[in-house]
Amino acid sequence: MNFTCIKDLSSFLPQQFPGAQLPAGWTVTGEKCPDNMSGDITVNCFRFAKFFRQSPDSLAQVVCDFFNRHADVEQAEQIKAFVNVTFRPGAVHRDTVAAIDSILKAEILAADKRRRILIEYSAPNTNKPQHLGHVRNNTLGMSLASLLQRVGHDVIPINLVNDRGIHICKSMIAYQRFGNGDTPESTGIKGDHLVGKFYVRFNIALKEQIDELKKSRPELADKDNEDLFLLTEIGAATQKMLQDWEAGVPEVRDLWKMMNSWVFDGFAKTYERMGIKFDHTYLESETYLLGKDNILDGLERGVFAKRDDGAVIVDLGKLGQKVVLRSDGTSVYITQDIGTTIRKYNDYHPDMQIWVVGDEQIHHFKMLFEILRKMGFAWADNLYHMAYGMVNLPTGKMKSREGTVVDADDLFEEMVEISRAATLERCGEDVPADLDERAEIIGMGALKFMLLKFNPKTTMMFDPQASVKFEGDTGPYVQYACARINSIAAKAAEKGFACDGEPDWELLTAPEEKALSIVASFYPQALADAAEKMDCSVLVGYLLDLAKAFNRFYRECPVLSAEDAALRLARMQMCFRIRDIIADGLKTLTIGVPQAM
RNA sequence: GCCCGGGUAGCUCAGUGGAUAGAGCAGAAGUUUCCUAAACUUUUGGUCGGAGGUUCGAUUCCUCUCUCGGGUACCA
Repeated sequence: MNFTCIKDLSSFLPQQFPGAQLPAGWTVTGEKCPDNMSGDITVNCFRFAKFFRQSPDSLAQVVCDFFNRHADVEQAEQIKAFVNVTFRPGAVHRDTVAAIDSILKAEILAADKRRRILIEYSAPNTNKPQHLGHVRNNTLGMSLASLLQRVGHDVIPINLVNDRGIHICKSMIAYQRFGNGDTPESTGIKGDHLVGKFYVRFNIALKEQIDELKKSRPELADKDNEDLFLLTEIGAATQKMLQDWEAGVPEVRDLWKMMNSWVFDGFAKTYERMGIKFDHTYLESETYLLGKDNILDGLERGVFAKRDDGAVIVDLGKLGQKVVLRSDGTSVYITQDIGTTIRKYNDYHPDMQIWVVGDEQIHHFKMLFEILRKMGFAWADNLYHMAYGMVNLPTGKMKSREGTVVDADDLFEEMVEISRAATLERCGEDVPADLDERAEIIGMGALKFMLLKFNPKTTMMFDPQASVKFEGDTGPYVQYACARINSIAAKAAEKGFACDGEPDWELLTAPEEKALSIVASFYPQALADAAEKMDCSVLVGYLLDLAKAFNRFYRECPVLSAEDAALRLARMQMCFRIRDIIADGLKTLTIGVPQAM
């Protein structure tokens, strides 16, 4: 928001009330005027009346009088503590679309607010392909990284792949027994999906053995299946394989390398399709031993204590007591998290570390951060868990074992296929040469947009039926605004209309034109709010508002058939600048814009 | 049990100590000889889970309560 008269008000008020106690850097902020009120923006005097030791209503009177004397203001109206301001259209355009750099190139964060931020997201396991839950994580992670970068931070996105452990051995055991030497090449199945098939196969075999076990030993009938894992032949074999892996037995390591390479090839395709690039990928097989030394060091320094049974523990007060090293001296999960966090700090020296991880691990991260604080790391105060909610289906939760997960690659394909069909339906005989590319941008954009529309922390419902409709509050709705503008530009070129040059903005007097510029003025604020809250849904909501304002403008204000050349040029320039904002916003969300739709 | 989140229109979700609580979808009625109808316009629909309290003012803050999720491992 860069309105001259708001700036003027911000300097006028302190002069008017010299005793004011203002927060550092204070300025008046105009708010969106409610639809049921007449006005372009609203100044809410409740927000700052106390700084000037005035009653909200009487301050509003002063503000209203100020506006009514200002050359940019057509009319200002006071209602209780609110002042609704109606601008002269020319003044609105002058301070917004005419000064587009002040919107697009605005310095969102002052230099001293910029940080070096390490952000870890995705963190998949290599025993199965990624599903919708991972897609939400990936989308939130890449978009947050992009948003933080956009507002001025130095962002380093990294991945940490869970490439070892008992779950990987499950797929490996099943492959040994049921694999028939299949490979991605021999079967034509994407590597991560092939390995995932054996993970499923393992669980079937395990279930069979547990059922037999319970039949032959009735005293075990009441036990949880998970407690019987090591009593089964296949479970014991899996455990043995994990030990062999740790001991470096060549055959096990070779099988592990081969199957993991299949999975990595598969993940690479999934990431490529989403447009994900990491600065670095940590592998758990290379970091899982980290942390032990740090714990032993902490034990010597008295940060941790040894319990009677030999386990190393830490008392975290309200968070409870936490074992950080088992009584047999081996690591628990948090041990390697401690080690890895220290490693990441030493590798990058970030001002802040962010983890994009589901909200079921909130407690885990609270403990991790508290332990690192207790260990004396000054940077431990700058660790942030971006916890997001689970994705549910209309039929309930997604469960790998029950086969109710929505597969990531299938979902991509479905979204893109629908986009392709819809595009073909619209283009008639004239099939575009870039059909595939368009379908990809629209389909993937629709998916990402839908996932980003929700506040990250909300447990969201994914409705497959609704997700394949591209009407209303969707990514394609926003992309469509750009496509319409592209179309106008193309037609203008065909007709030989001049598109360049600074127009006379005073000509844009329609309410829809002014409303569009007003919405445009809020873009820097939307970016700042989204980054501050680490919530891309703020930006999504803003882009929907902007696209909506554009569509109203489009309906009421013809560009190519405007009354005269001067008005046509002004409207054309208006379109281009709005397109620049939308494209910048979508790009910040890692969503592309198709040339046409 | 204890700890954290949710409960807002038929559905999915925004929202905020302040003006008559919003959007999309779904339902109803319209708009295309006119730059793409993936659009636009109008309209139906709400005791903001319930009860108290603080306040000039509470859906928003506090307490209690009902209800749904998640967590509470020498699992990851």
